[in-house]
Amino acid sequence: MAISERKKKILAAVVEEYIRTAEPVGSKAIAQSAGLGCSSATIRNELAELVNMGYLEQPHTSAGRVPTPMGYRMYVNELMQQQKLSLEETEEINRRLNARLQQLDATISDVSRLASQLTDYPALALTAQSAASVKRFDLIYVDANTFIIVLMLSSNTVKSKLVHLPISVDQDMVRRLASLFNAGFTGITADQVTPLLIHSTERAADDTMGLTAVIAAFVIETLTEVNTPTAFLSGENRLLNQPEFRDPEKAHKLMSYLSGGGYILPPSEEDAPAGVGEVRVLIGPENVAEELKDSSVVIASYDAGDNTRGLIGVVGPTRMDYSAVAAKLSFLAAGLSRRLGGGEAPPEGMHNKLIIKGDDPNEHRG
Amino acid sequence: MAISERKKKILAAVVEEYIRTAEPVGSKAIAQSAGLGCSSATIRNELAELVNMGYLEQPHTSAGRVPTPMGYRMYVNELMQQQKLSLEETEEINRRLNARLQQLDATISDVSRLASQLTDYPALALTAQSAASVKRFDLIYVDANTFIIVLMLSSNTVKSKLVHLPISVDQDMVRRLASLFNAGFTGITADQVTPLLIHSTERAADDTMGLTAVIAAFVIETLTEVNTPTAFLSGENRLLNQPEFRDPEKAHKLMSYLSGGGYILPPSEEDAPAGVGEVRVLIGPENVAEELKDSSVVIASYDAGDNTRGLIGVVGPTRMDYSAVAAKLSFLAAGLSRRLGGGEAPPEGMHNKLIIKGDDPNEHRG
DNA sequence: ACTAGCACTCTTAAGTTCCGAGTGCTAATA
DNA sequence: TATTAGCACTCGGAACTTAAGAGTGCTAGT
Repeated sequence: MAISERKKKILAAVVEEYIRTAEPVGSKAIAQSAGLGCSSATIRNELAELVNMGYLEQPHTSAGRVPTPMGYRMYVNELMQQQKLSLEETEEINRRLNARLQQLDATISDVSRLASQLTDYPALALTAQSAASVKRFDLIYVDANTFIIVLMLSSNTVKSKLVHLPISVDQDMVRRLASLFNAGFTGITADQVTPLLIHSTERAADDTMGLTAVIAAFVIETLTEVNTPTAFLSGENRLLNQPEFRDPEKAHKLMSYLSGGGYILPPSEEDAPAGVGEVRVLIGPENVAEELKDSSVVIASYDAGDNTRGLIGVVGPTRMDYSAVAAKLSFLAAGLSRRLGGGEAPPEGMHNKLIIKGDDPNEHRG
Repeated sequence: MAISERKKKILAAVVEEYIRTAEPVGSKAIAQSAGLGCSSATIRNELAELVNMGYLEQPHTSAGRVPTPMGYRMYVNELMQQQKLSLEETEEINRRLNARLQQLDATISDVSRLASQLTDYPALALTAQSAASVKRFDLIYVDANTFIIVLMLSSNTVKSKLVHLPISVDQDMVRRLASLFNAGFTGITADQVTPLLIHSTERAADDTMGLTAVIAAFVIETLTEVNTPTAFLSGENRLLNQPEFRDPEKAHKLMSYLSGGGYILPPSEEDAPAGVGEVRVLIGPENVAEELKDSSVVIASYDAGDNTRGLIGVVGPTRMDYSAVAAKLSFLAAGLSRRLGGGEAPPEGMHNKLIIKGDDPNEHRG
């Protein structure tokens, strides 16, 4: 059965009212709120049909209606008003994003905090899975027992480490090692740093003190760390604001899932939002993780430069303010991309068209 | 009135039983558990007196007894058994501490995670307030538009940054700037980097492109960041394991206090534990922050090198397993000190004497 | 000084009653 | 034919009642 215009309006009203109050919505309330001039009895008939069609359900026989995941999906895909941020909000976001950008990690953890504050839900920020390699080596001789390793990576970041040794090194050895590493260790991945490579470098440098091993270890460590995606979680406690997490058991389960590396946000790799500013919504059972089956997740992706994408996600009850959250995440992701990425993102302050991808509501039919 | 030996035993039994069960403790339970050969009636008399003395209280007339803050204080100061960690526990801690130590921040956030996991309470780790300065400057020329700033700090860490410019710099200028910065910018604090100093350096280097300003900005930023104490919070959700936080309101209040920078752990500056391995316990109302008035806090300090001290703290209900938490934090702080600090800490695996400082229990008399 | 016994208290769990929001249906209306 | 008014009915939750049991304080006996 096709869904009539009026049914759509009613469905939207139910979803929005339920999002606002967290209480089942009755026919009377809708008759008053939504500006369609008909009485509660008419609404009742329509509601009954919406229940039949699977968009709504009743907690018990004589209660109001509550949206099903399919109802939310319909709302998100077709009914939802695209929300614009206020000037204050956009300014706040830009200000916070500008604050510090020198280390990627600190920025990303700030972004998750920001996302959580903006939406009042717990938020997760993931760094991109990348394949950076070392672009350039430098060793700085400090004194007989000390030198500094400086790695410039292909992602255009720098990592450095101070090495303190119980033995003496001479300046010449340090210089020799630097050029050997520049020759042999640039442009390769962590697992290409084989014992064989280390050994041959060691011999070439005439290094009997194990310096080569120390440096190589740092290379492996750095590359591994930089290329491993990391998740930052913020505002888990905000979950407790939501009446659906009144039960400490439930709250605790979700919270510990999230903080225990529950960075399982991307549902299936290909499903993640592709373009910058694109937002993806996963409603209740659409999530793969068991722990998220009755929560919803909104994800935006950002351009982290170097052709890699990171993710920002927000977790909340299925009764989530999808419209507001989607708008905020999209804006945030765009702003972040502009600062980190290649600059193909739309200009500052601009509202890019919000693309929301989702499943076909009918697939929930069963 | 002096407290008799038997009363002490009974008090200890009440506290321990209450810590275990979170239920008011009855006379019968004590008669059985504690190995003192007397009947429940006798215990009842003793309990009544302990209530009079202020060590215990009854939630209502016909319920068991619960320790007051003063009771806990007495327990912590005099009654508590010093707990030793198992071999597995010490090994686990050492293993985790060894895992990565290259960046201080990552370590400290790991430590807070570790502390939380070990104790099953939320944990907070604070970096030390320090006064590090730049010890040595290096500028690495990469190409005409790019160079790397490398700062070696007095705290024996290295910070680096890649600078990309729209204009060309020549290798000679970079070399000149490096030596000028080494001469003028080492050993000073962030606020000694005055516009005057920058300006004179700029002229001396014959720098018309603003490179000096860029480098100076990085110096200020780095020094400020390194010297500002930061707090890392982990495991807030573990609060929900505790029956006293069954009420979401209460849990939420404390959690948002903690995550909102509630790094107000050190009660009054001088009160913080002084020596490494020393542990301080703050029970309920002994805390200054309103939000902590009915929670307890255990704090240990670690030696962060360079004559500075950081803190590790754990927050939980007043019914906290003080003995276990104190032992774990003390060990953790010692291990961390050994790795970061000057090495005056006791050797690996050793249980250093656990010094627990606290208020005089009598001051709660009122 | 300690203990056994007992009446008493008070909380919590379980059962009961009651109210009202919201429904579905039917009959009347435009 | 679509809408509306009216009405009996359902069912969950709040308020109240009751019953059980844990733990006490006190008294009298060892």
